[in-house]
Amino acid sequence: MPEVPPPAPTGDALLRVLSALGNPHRMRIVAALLESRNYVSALAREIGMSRPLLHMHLQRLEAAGLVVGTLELAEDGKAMKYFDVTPFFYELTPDVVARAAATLTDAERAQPEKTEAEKEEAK
Amino acid sequence: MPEVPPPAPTGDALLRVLSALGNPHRMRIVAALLESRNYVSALAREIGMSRPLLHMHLQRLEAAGLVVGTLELAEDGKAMKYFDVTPFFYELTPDVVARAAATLTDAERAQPEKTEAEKEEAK
DNA sequence: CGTACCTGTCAGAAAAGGCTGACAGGGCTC
DNA sequence: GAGCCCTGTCAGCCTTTTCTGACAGGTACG
Repeated sequence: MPEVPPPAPTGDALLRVLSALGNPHRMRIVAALLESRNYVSALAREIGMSRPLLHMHLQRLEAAGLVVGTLELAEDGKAMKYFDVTPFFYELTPDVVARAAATLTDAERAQPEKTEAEKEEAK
Repeated sequence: MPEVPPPAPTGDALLRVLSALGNPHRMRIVAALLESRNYVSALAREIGMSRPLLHMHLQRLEAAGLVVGTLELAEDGKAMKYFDVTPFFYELTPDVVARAAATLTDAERAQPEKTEAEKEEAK
């Protein structure tokens, strides 16, 4: 069997990824999380961003499947949400874009496509 | 010598590419142009979009270096701007994103970085 | 000269994204 | 209980992006 079948993301999925990554703050967040996983409050302090704002950005990244957050209990009982970068891989070429564009849901809102997180949860 | 050295786009360049492609209309425009090069007015009719709007989207795509427009004179003397998709190729992985994030210009506007088109023009 | 097609640009409306401050809940330690 | 740290959410503001309608210029044809 082939090791790596050519990835062909759906239009909506690719759109989520590109618009999520097409933002300087979110690029930096991915960079910071790649260096070391972290929880929301600490990360907010590290990169000098308000916590609600960071929360929003993380939501967007998670909806695109680029990071995953897991709620972990520390020894002292505090509930902390740690985020990790997923080992994502997308090839960006005219062909991939065209292929994806062909499968674009007309209006994102028309078919509230499940996010990666929701797909997991539904198992 | 290696055939393909690992591409490492600057933060600003990658940001332009991702935010340009992170839009359903622009994905469709790339798809349409890949199938057949076209000029602005005809393309606008083809994909059912107002001409000024399409003009704006094409500008964004060209600034990201994903398409190129060339002004060509038809036999009847009409000046028509034909657009072609460039054979772009970007790998999207956590590492590439992190590498790019490290070279992000703090504020895009602070250093009015030259667009791909302007670099060409400056030769 | 009027019409038809091409190009570009501009002001202003509409929609989407980004951002803040405040609130609410939880568990721990002193 | 008060204080501290963690989590999340909300209304509202501000900025950016998206989009329209109207205007400008150009060449060619009848």
